[in-house]
Amino acid sequence: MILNFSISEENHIKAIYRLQGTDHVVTTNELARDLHTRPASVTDMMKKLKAKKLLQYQPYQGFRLNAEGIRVALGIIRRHRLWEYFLAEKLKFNWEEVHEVAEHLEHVSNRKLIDKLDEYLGFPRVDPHGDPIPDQDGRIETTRQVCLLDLPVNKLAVVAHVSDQSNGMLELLTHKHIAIGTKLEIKKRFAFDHSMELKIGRNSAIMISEQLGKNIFVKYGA
Amino acid sequence: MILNFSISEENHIKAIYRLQGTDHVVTTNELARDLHTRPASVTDMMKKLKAKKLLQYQPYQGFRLNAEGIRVALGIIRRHRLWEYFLAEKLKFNWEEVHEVAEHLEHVSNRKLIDKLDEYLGFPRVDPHGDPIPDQDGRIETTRQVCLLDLPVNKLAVVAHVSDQSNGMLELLTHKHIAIGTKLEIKKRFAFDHSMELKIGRNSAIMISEQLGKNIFVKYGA
DNA sequence: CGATTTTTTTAGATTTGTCTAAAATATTTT
DNA sequence: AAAATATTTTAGACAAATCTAAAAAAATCG
Repeated sequence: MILNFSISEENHIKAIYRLQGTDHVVTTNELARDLHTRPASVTDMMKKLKAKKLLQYQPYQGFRLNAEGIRVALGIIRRHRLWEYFLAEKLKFNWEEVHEVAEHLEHVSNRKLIDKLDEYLGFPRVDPHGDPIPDQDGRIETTRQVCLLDLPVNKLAVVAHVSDQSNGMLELLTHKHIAIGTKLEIKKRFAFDHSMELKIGRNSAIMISEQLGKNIFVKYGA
Repeated sequence: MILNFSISEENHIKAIYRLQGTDHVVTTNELARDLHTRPASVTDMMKKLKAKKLLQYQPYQGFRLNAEGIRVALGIIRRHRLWEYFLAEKLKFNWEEVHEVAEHLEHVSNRKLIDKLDEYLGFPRVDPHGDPIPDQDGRIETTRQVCLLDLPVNKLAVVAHVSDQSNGMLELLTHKHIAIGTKLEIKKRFAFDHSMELKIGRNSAIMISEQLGKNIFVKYGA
């Protein structure tokens, strides 16, 4: 059975999913802080979501989504990330702008729309932030975030974080066309100086030093 | 100044725009029927929209959008029709399915999103139903609906209605790849039997008889 | 024209989602 | 373990958007 949830309910479900991770029990204050709302409002919503059988919740004991709640959360995340991909890839939004717009588009929950969008985009596996996109059945790849130095060869990954934000670093990254969201693959490692040859996007092969690689963190499917 | 309106407010504004046309004063019952709501609810909303200076309204006297209300309405219609175009053209939705999905997408009112979508789609002038799409500044072409026999030569038009729904007619239309939403242009008229040569979409030239043309109605920019 | 019917508005209730303030419970500290 | 502190829940209020039922106004009809 397919139920519809309000925008507010969906935002709560999504936030709990993110906060609970694999084993964390989410608390009222945590969720209130995350959603810029008040603890009393969270309690109200938790009662409602419990009544809708989406989560486990006993007063004062925190809460976790159950299997059904997770299924719903993955549906929302699927919509969000597909729209992010669309905005970045097709409409040429910047990486930093897509999230906010997708926050609104994700609540249009028409199954056929999303499946056709997925097909149109070529069934992308990750969004522009490098986070995996759940498939039609809610299956999602687990991703790992690692230092570029630890990325296996020939594994497609997405730049997710840069630890050194100095001018020199940014200049080098710009020159090499590496930014947050850039897709890359290590083609070869050289033992002598630990430098690496990368393939960036669909195009060029470039070399980067151990020093640079040390400061780049990427996400990839596990 | 750019204000945001609730989904319900937007639906009311859009419906009034459609119902008022060029000179009609919209009544409470009319709007209630159109929106599947109750007259009392309409009265409440009209008070609110009047307070927001979007329409003229005196109790018992009906209402019409003022210039600002029309501006807002055209913004909503722009979003709606661009999404319809996207759904039909890019996601390959059927002509009849796009309206319902666009009803939801139209309420995501991010200016940059809509302008970039417009650009991505190539600044289409009409939606899949043949209705004109307002531009960034709210300018909208007036469209005329005429019998195909009365369409000027070399004027791009969209099939909007077919008066004869018999099997024979539909078979012929299918064979000639003409359906609601098909874009066409008359390239040549033959005085002898009043038959016409059409260009369909980007492709082929086809011939149609006076008898067939008589039953096809199209929309085009005036 | 006055009575009847229709339309519109008002009054008051309901639901959803939020809030503040106070009470209840849990946790931490001494 | 008792006191102090922090967290969470309850109680009650409020705004938005809707509804029903009744009152008010306008339109129609005999």
